[in-house]
Amino acid sequence: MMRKAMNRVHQEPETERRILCSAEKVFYRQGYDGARMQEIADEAGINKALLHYYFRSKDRLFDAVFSDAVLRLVPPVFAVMNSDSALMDKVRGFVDAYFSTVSQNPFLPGFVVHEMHRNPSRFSEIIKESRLLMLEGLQHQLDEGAANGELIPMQAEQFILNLLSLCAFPFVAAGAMQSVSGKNDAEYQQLLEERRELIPQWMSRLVECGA
Amino acid sequence: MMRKAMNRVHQEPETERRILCSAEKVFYRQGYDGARMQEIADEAGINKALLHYYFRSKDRLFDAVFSDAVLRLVPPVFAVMNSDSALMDKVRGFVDAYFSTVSQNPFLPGFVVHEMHRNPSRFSEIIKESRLLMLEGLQHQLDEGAANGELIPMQAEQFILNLLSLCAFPFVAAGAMQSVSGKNDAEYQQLLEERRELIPQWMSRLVECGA
DNA sequence: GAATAGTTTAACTTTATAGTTAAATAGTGA
DNA sequence: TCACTATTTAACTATAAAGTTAAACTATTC
Repeated sequence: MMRKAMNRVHQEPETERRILCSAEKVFYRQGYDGARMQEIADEAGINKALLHYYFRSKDRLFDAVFSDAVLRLVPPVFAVMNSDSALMDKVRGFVDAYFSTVSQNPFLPGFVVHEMHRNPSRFSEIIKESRLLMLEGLQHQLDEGAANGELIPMQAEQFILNLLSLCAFPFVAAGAMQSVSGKNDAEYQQLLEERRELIPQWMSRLVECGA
Repeated sequence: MMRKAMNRVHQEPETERRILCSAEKVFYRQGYDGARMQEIADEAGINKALLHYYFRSKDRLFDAVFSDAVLRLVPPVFAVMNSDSALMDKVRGFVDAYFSTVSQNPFLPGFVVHEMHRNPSRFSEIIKESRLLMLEGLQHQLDEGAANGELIPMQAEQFILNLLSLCAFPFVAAGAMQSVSGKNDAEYQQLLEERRELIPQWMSRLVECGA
């Protein structure tokens, strides 16, 4: 019992964390199907036996990584969207939160998108409650703004879709987009960084009447 | 020699096309790593032996499917963008061309994005010439509009990135976005269809000063 | 009716990968 | 010192998938 508590033995105290980081790297880049347990072990500087000693199977290891990914991506974003800020403050908060997370983990959005495609049911439960709250609040703000003549009428779903598209797609499709834009890695990253400031401006032009 | 010419024998005259369609279905949904040759054979109603008789290996079959995918997606889009239309006519043309192709093949964008992520060099050659042409022309129109005071200043790369994001992301991330939006398949498709009209309006709000 | 291209069948080889096992080693705390 | 946990090693099994092969069958064409 008590597989591994604070009384740590031998060297390598946080091997589990090392494994998770390595698994993350490999799964993020190659996806579940493309990832190899051996590669994860190599990346962590350990052997397969120890990998299975900590995580019984590829599936369990993947689940751990995927949950981490979703929890890293979703809550900060929902926290902002479910706050009672003004619409454009929410947008700025969202973009900031999103870029802070994703700039550190540029493959995270593509990973989540691809794995959700393989198994769409994956995180619907995780976000079910937050979702309704967010959409209702958002729709209310949009309707109110439209009634005032300050905003053009828009469905909350389309608003969110636009915001997420502008933020996430350039990361998700970085491979393809670098080809299209003809930029090298550094130049493309620069392009992305500029969007952190630009997207909020664009979103306000999208919906505000007098902007 | 002359592996298979117009003098066709037996039934099944366009078996090769049937195989390509089946391979497309499977590769689009599951990606290279997730696809199984047996599944492709089953989908085509044939056996593995015949699959290898037509396409020597999984790689060759995949290459055929990927090339088809890129050629289906890219040229109509570049044709519009390289025309000498006004900026907003280009946008409308692009969105029309894109949605016409992609509504028939909703998994196409995700497939291309994911496979470009695995091997980014893949189609850079295919589009190299068209790309420069497109970006130059676009930047010229944007600069001209900005000089007139009709448009806000914007880099052509950001403009393209925005247009592609708004068009492609809702398809690429359909699995995740249905969770976020809480829509079922039909409702989500409806949401997508509405964007065909909305995106050109949004793009003009994005860049036009008096809009 | 013989030659040929397309197709099937089913068994086969090869390879890659997940996962297992057992034995040895080494530090830790009781 | 003993029991315990973490770790390594290396060989192992099991399985799934890619790819091969040979033999037979089937229309079609010449």
